[in-house]
Amino acid sequence: MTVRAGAVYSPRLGLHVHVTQRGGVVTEVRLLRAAPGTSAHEDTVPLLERLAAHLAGRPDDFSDVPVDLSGVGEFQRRVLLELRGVKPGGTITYGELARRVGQPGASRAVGAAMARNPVPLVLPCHRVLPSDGKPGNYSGEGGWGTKVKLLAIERAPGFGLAQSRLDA
DNA sequence: CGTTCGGCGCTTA
DNA sequence: CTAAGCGCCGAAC
Repeated sequence: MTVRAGAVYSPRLGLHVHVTQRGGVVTEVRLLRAAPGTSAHEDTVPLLERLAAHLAGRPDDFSDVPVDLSGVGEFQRRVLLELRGVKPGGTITYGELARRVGQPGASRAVGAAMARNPVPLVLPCHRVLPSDGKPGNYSGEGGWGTKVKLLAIERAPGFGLAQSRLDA
């Protein structure tokens, strides 16, 4: 199976979204500061356009996009797929997500699963928040700052462009 | 309001 | 096998 790659720049995030596909299935999404070395393969363009539209403020839940989770374990796969039930503008806590996959109390393990998400944005790990209302952590480029921007773009409750108040 | 602490399920070393 | 460390949680102070 040949590997196709492409990327698109999001001014709102200040980051490039790199996408890798194998045989029509998305294997990797990465948020990076660096621009790609080569131009986007045409097979990746439809998804890149959808990502760009979403990041420009037109919501897309990507629930129809096939993803490859063969690199992660069974528990983490269940947790990551459960994210498809959390739509743009919505959020969920680590604890609630743990309950949803039948492992109440596994909130920490859920966090570890989020950190290994190979396809952020397509599987919206940025919508998972700690129970105390703070943004929590994010392993993508830019850390929690990127997480907050994503939630602001999606107009999640409590993240509506008022990012100047919660700095530091 | 803030910090500390024990406990948690799962993965990696 | 044990051990440590996580994108955490809830209660207690």
